[in-house]
Amino acid sequence: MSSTTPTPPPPFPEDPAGDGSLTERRKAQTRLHIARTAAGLFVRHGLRATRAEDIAQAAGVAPRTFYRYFPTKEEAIGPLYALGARRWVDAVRNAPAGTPLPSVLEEAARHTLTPGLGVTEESWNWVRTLIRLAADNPALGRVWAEACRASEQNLADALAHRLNGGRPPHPDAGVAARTRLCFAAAVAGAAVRTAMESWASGDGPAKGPDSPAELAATNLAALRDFPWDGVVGEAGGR
Amino acid sequence: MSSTTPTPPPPFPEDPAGDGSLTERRKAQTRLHIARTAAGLFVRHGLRATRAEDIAQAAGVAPRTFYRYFPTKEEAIGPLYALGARRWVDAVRNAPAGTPLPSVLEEAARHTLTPGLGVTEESWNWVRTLIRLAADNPALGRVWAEACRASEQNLADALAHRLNGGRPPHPDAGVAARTRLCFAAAVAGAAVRTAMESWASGDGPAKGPDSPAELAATNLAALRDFPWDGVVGEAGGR
DNA sequence: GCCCATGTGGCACAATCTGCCATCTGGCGG
DNA sequence: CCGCCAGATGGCAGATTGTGCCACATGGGC
Repeated sequence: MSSTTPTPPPPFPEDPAGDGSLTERRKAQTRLHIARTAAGLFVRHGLRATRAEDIAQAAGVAPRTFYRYFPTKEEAIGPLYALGARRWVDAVRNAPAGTPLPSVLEEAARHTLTPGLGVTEESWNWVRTLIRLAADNPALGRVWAEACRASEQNLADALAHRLNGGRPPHPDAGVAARTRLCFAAAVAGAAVRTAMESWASGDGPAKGPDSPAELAATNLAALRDFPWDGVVGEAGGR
Repeated sequence: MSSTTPTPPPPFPEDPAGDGSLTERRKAQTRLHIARTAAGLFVRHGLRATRAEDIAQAAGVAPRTFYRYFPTKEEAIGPLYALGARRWVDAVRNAPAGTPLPSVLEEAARHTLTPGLGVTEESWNWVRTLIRLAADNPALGRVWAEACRASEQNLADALAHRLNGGRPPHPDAGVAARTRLCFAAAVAGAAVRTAMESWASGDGPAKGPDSPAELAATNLAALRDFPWDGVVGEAGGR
């Protein structure tokens, strides 16, 4: 558990001290520790030049253990991609009931994407670096895509939770209703995702009119007439 | 070039006889041939039990050649995922100018997703099988996600082409405008993607009210108030 | 304190990729 | 038609990746 390489500050210094037993938390910590280590190595030496064994050694675990946490070395940075998405979805899920959904989505996005609120301003440099890494490297791009996809699923659950009134999505609510729900989640997720990607591909600051938060808000504003409630209205199938 | 395994009809019998030189077309054919072979093996024996060498042998090429076409064995079915998406985007791009965008998107979706129009009805069984494969297997899921992502990019180009009047997207049109364009493409892409995924996850037929075409149309209908033109209206940046 | 469930390390080995060079083929100018 | 070249393919060696298996350590419950 020794970070022997202080040169680049580990991305996402926040420790989302997980829930669950002591052992569970240790595992989550190790997982995140490996992820940060891998990210640092990928950024400094490139993906190609970084072997799985290097990551394991730098993180202070055995190669065999590394492969117990991640199926491939590329996957190692997955948890970092998932962190931000998780924060946003949690903000959506925990927003006060009764608030109209568009407001919930926008406020959650602002809360999650504004530097200083939970994520250090400096960390945003790391966020940009990591997203660019995904944009430049096909293998890492797939990891990013997968993370976005997973968070869409989480968001779908959260939306169902809100719109349905606390119940997880009906197991058999009809194909049409499920489609509608997934589509709503995909649309909302795309608003934030494209905002992040666009911001990361440029050189603009994390604050100001071209910040991720503003871009996401603009995207969400374009959805002001989206029939979110249709998800529930159609529930029950055709 | 011998299909020695007639048991499962190769998915996507359509040959999108590519453009380009003779050599280019041969390569594209080989690529698709390997992809179909790989899909057949994955379906019959599972991903795990299928080695890259097996795919190469079944496709009639050397293992070394296989790896010249695909970086990993999972990627081998990527072209099949890309085929359908390409058809849809092409339909959008080639729709008659002047037609309102929502109509273009819906008609393109219906044209692409309705069995019998270009894709054999039986082929839809393969489509479902392949998408389920992606849903069940993380590694293949990433390939699917990547394919969707790539087609979003193509769709963004097509949209820019339509909305902008034949010009590829401005290289420096401002972050906000680029975000808006990518977001529009992501939203439209999500409509079709979630329709496909929902249909594939169920047991319903490829025709009827729960068909991919109808589901996609319903999704697109939910976007009837989406400000597609904002993409152009905002062009020029902040 | 004992014990079991579980995380971890180490080893061996199958499988995945990649660099390099030889060979073959299709397209082109002479 | 012939020779030539660019590029595709095949074969081989070897680094790297990924996994099964077993032994050890830890830590939570009795």
